[in-house]
Amino acid sequence: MAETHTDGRIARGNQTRQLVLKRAVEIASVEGLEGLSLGRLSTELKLSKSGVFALFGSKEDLQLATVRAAIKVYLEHVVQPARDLPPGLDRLWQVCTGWLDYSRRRVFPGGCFFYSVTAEYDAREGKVHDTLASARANWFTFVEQTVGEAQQSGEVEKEADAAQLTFELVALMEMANAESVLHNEFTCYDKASKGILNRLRAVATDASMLPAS
Amino acid sequence: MAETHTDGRIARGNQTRQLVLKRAVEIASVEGLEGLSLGRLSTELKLSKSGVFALFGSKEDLQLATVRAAIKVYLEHVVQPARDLPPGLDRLWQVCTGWLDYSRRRVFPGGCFFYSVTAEYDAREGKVHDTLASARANWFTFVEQTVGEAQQSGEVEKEADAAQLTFELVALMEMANAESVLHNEFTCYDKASKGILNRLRAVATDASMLPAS
DNA sequence: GAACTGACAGCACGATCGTTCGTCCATCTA
DNA sequence: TAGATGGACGAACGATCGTGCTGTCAGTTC
Repeated sequence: MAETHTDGRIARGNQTRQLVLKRAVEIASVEGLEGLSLGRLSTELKLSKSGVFALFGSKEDLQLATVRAAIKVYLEHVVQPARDLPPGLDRLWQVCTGWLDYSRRRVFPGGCFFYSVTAEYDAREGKVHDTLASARANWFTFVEQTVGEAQQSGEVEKEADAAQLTFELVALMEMANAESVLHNEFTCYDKASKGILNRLRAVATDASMLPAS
Repeated sequence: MAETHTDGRIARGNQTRQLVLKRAVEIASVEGLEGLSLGRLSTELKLSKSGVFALFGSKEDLQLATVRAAIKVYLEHVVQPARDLPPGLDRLWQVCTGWLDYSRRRVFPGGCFFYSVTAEYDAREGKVHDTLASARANWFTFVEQTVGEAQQSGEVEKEADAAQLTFELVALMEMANAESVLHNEFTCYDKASKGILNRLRAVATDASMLPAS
């Protein structure tokens, strides 16, 4: 199992795999995972269709790999910045603003990758649906955990309903993403953060910890 | 322009058109407007592919007709029940609960048609995107108007920010739809209506007009 | 240096896509 | 009754889809 010397061939394979996934993730955030096609990917990247195919084994595996690649980006841009802060209200606020930034800055050209792609597969069956469903469940768990930490730290009231709060916060974030991408407009992010602030102020033990306005 | 006698041929055409659209709307709510295919539709309905094609003129026109058909259903199931009530807080509450019911009862098998399909086309260009964008704008306008009426009737505080409230209410509704369809679970509708009630109570001049809890 | 392995290319497959065309038939108009 | 009209059909088109199979070439292991 221990890799003494790196295999140049496998390294090269991983490199092109990454290249393909980078483009795949961009396409999927705009056109969906069904919009991915081996032919299109290979043409754009000047690779052979069969080569790209062999890299993943099947179309479904390409889709699953694309989702995993998007998860990595998501963790890096949304989750990690929050983890860099100590547990508490600050971290919770960072989760929300971090997400809004991630959407607003179009880390994926079609807005939040998971908003697009989960809506595409929500009513279907199969591995892709299941992967997306559990990814979303993990995200919810993370947010709810962050709320729980803030309660334990005493910065959020212990009586607050963490699951309910999580539901409402995520609802506001996703709404901002949806409106912004659809209408190519950005004031909705202000609406979202205003709504989020109101919700947080309602449950914070010391509202002055939160930004004014 | 006045149609003295109905043309049996055209009537028959409209009938099959309606038949096709009924199925098209179901498919699209689950698999998206791209998931529609003339071959599939014609096979399932035991019609010829060219016949279905001729009925609409092009794939894009079929998609647009499908959207229009879904709008009709939406108006019937969501907007009209609210219009049956006099303007005011009751009507606003009916808009919210009516929408949640429409989603929960799966009027479209894939949950809210527009949630699925708008997410599919939000980052694209073309007539389909534009039609969906203006349909959504109309829906927002309707909700915001309903809020405005409730303010004029004095049942909602005049100081309340109607646009902001609309944004938050719709966010909660759509979140319930997304979670329910993805996880095949229905407690999220309770979370949504709880959140909506909280928001409405905050701006109602007489909170006792709203249902308890 | 021989044998092997993995990344890729080239080519062909069956299926399905949207679209076009020519035809048949029921219905309306003159 | 003759002619025009419009729905529906069957066959075929070029394009693209996902997926195989075969071969080439570079890097690894003996």
